[in-house]
Amino acid sequence: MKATIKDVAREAGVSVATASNAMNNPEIVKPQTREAVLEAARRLNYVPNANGKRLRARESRTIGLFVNAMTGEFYGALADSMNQVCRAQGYELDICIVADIDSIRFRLQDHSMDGAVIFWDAVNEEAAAQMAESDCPLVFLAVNQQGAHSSGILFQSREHGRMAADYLYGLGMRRLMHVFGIAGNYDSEMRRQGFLEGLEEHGIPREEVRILEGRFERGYAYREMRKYLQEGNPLPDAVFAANDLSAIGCIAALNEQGYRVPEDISVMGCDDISLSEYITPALTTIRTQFEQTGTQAAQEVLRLIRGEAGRLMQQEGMIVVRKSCRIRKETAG
Amino acid sequence: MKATIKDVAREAGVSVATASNAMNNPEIVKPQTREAVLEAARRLNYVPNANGKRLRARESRTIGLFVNAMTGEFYGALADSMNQVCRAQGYELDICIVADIDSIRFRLQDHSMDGAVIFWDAVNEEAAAQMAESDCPLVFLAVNQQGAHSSGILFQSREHGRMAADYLYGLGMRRLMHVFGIAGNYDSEMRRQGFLEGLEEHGIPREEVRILEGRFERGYAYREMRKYLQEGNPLPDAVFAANDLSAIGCIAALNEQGYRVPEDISVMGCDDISLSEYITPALTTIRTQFEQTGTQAAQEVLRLIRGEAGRLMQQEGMIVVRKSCRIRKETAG
DNA sequence: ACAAATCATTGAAACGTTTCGCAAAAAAGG
DNA sequence: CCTTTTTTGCGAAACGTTTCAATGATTTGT
Repeated sequence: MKATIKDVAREAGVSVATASNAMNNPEIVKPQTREAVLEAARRLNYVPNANGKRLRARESRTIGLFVNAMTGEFYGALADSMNQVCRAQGYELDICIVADIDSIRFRLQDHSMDGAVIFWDAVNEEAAAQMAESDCPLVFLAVNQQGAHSSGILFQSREHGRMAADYLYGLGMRRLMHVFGIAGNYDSEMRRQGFLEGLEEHGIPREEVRILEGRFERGYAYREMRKYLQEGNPLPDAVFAANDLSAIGCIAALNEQGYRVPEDISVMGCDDISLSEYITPALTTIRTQFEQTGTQAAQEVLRLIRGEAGRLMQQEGMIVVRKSCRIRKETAG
Repeated sequence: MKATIKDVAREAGVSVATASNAMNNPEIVKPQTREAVLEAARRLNYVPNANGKRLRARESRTIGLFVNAMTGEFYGALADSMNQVCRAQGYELDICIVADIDSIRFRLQDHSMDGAVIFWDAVNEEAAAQMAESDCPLVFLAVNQQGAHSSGILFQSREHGRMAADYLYGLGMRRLMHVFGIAGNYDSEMRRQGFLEGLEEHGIPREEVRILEGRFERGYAYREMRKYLQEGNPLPDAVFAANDLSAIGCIAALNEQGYRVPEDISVMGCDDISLSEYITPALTTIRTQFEQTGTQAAQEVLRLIRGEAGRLMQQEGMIVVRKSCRIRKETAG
């Protein structure tokens, strides 16, 4: 039915070995025969069987990306940017949406990929270290891991928290609130910690910073903020939310209770999802540069495949100033 | 280094054939020996080589998804929902972001997938028909194609346009505007056509419907609408935009020129991206039900793999009523 | 013109599986 | 206790490649 390399060889009147060489090691076969082989392949519509090829060659020229899901802006950007790098280097990108950690372990060992990038919620330092023992080159996103064949790329979440603290303090904010993400989540914890540390350096003790739960969700943050306001608690000068979605939830609650952003209170997010640009007021936030992360991760895994040693890397962020934060005259220096 | 089935067989004191059977055809091997094999496999951390397996078994239990890119809400939802169905049926989902149509053709023939869903801009009916000649089961999204091993799933874009026309007419709108998408794009053309047809059935001739270019982009629609208003053209009763993004652009331009939505003018979108719920006013739009499409597509490709015949399917839409359209008293029946 | 060196091609083995047909062993029937 | 049937396990072939070592053909050097 479907043409194999044998058929091509027969059609071109050469041995299988020569046919293979004509296609994969063009330089060692006489131009004339090579052309004959290629022509035969074309005529027969030959497409090499990927499984035979990978089995024998002991490499798949595929790199994997393991994620929990693809819904959400980050994932698409990550995948697209990784794909671009991989393609340019002659690799396929194989995106695996995976529900349990064991299937990651399994797939890493079944020889279907030469290396992988792992961005998976429940992969912590311990799990990562264990996975890294396989000889498959691995890049972990948001995990502190570094080994012979494994690298980690950390989002500077603590640093992001600090940036927010500095920025808001610089605008004259003194009574701060933080909308927390998810307990145990690395980025969550780091953002909070960095924010509190940054404020402490400006002389604001962490006990004075009000913490609300947000769970990274718009709705949850909205409800928590509404409850907070309805209970008659004091309005802070500014809010730093653990992500844009919860910042947007806060703004909705604030507006609903008659407060204006940024006139009465400033709100700052984190992530810079595309939505943030379009809401009113446009959200001031910290951009985590998704595409750049993908590019970096792909390049890193290719580097590991080349045999270079693993390392720990950082992914920088930057403040994107829009309309949701405004200087506070009374206190600003 | 890495354990193969031979090692497992030796460790368990059985032949390779038995080892294989113990794992894949448990019923034909004595419980006692089966347990021994499984135990040996566990001890050696055995993971079957996917390439050997697929080569011999002549199936990969993998289904492919070919797309132009993963950025954009639709793709994530599509991938996640497909993944869920595939997983439940014991298949892997292999997402391929692909830059040229020939690599689709290639991948379809290299035996790395048992079937595929194709949602790729430049795959038109002609290209689809050609691809369908391969014996790989194929489901095309937004392409009119049906064959022995191939199905098409059409978005009811014309129907969506009609729904918008009916809805807006029912609210009392008589002077309508349509913000067009991209010329040549199937959904674009169909939405416009359906919208105009629908209005005609209500006695509004298509010449009276003002058409603006929107290119599916927020910024482009914004500029076109601004220009339109600044030139002193009459304000329509309602706008139906080809997608939510351009609807949002229109609203921004309208607000900027001092018009209120929906008090002065109604605006309706199409797609129901998540953003639409959060802007003010929350956008009335037509939901195209991304997840459902993915589920349907995955089920269909599995159906084709089972050997059933291809067919043509429709993907329904529904109006999501929010705040951006309001009844118009003067004319409403 | 002959040996040496280079070039082009090839047969066969190997990659890790599954599966077919057969043999051995066990169970059942008389 | 012998035959028949059923159960269990095995050897070997096959899937489609790549690649190694070897062979034969051609060119080079003297």
